[in-house]
Amino acid sequence: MSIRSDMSLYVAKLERRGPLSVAGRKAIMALPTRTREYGIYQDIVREGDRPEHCCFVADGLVSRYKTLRSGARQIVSFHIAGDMVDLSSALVVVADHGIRTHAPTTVVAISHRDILQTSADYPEIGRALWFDTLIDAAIFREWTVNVGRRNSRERTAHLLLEFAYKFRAADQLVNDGFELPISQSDLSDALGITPVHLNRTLQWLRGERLIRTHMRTVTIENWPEMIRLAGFSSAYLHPEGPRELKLPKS
Amino acid sequence: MSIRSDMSLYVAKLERRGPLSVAGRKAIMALPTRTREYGIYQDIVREGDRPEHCCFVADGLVSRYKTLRSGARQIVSFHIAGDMVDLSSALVVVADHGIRTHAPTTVVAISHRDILQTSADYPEIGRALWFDTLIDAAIFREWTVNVGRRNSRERTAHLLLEFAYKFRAADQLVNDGFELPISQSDLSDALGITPVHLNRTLQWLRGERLIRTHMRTVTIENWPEMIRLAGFSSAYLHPEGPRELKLPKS
DNA sequence: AAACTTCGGTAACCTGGGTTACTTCTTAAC
DNA sequence: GTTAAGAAGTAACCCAGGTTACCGAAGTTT
Repeated sequence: MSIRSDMSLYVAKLERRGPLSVAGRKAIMALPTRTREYGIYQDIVREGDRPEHCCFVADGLVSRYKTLRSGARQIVSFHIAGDMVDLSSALVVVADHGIRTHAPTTVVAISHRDILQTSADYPEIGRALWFDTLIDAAIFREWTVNVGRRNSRERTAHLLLEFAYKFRAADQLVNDGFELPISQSDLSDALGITPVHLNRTLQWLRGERLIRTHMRTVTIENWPEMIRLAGFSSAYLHPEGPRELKLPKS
Repeated sequence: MSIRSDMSLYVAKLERRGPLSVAGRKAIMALPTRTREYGIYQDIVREGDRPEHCCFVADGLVSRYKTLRSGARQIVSFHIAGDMVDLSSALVVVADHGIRTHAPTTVVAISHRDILQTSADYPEIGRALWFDTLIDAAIFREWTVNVGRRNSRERTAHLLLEFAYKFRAADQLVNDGFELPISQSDLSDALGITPVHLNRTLQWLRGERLIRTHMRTVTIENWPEMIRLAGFSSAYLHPEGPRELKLPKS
């Protein structure tokens, strides 16, 4: 575990969404951070924990999940490099879900105290973090629709497109393909279906020439048809960024 | 449409969660508001709208929903009297979901400008609103689990318990019963099942003496067994309120 | 290099919930 | 009190997806 500031990736993300004041940018860069490395399938937060830090994913892939009495698991979100995770814990004391890695992952931890203090001192940063929370919520809503009202083909296509759009926004899409280091079993936990049926569904998507998979790279072969099948609209990812952040001076 | 301030219900809710400064309370009460009355099944916000106001439900019941290409609808949340709805639109310009009433409803509209300005001027209010957003997100996560991993009986029991706990927190539970003015067809849109199957499921819950229904009043007859069946834990509703809001002066 | 483990893939069978097409009950409208 | 309209309730049939139990490939542990 090293101590250094590595928030430039986050500042870059914020600036893609809108202008940031010089003081605001400095304040983010000045946040004390601790960088941690995790292996695959390691818990960053466990249900019931009282975390003292938010975490920023600098590299790798993590999911948030809930476990049922029966042992069944539902993954409720995935986060790729550049995502701020667990802002929830800044104000909510007890974690109602776990967070774990699906690949070797680098996490930058920022203490809640500093997050809250900086948000209070720089309203534009408070709003930026609030916006992140709102996007999270919008994605949760879309996932509820996904598992509630779409069949397994539509549902799987929708999740793969969500990944494709997120990777594209992060400039990580090469030739319509992206690295997805997630086992079918884990993907099925996100889709609310069984691994067996996800396998059938992927076979079908491949057979229809909608996607290709090689090792753990997924390639979208037929965008229009995938989008049509999934009923996908990127609107819920709100790539346009927040409402103008500047307010008239009070 | 009348013009008056009616935020005392919201202030009361915030104060149930933790202390508010005198200035903060005054600032909320001073927010300019417009009160509107809606009938049943009226849209407050439509998908694609660019609302200029957040709305606070002073009385009645509303849902947020998304509609698929096929016409299928998924309700993603319900909000009862005392809930602040559509904080999302304070920063997210284009609504990615609709909001409509399920009963005659009184809504207090507050402009985004005022919400953002007051949040910037009073960090404690900014944090309170952010906390509301985080609770929303926690409920969305639980709903994803509900439709993703629970069968129709567990799922229905879970939603009814969520209502019971929300009504209890609002002191609206009488003899374990609460008014739920939602048709089976609408409930099924929230549960991701068909109205026919919801009807079967409700029959079963009644037959097992877990619930009673009369007119549109639902009564929980057997709390322990309902909680066991649903695998319900109220933790995700975070009744304990946010982390201590006061920060050391910077 | 044998033993294990994890993962993708398959086949046979089964069931929870969907579908369609009714009936009955309430309430409201006139 | 007749008609209409929405809501709850029902029955018969059907299928998407679950279940169980297996195989083979690739990696890794000793």
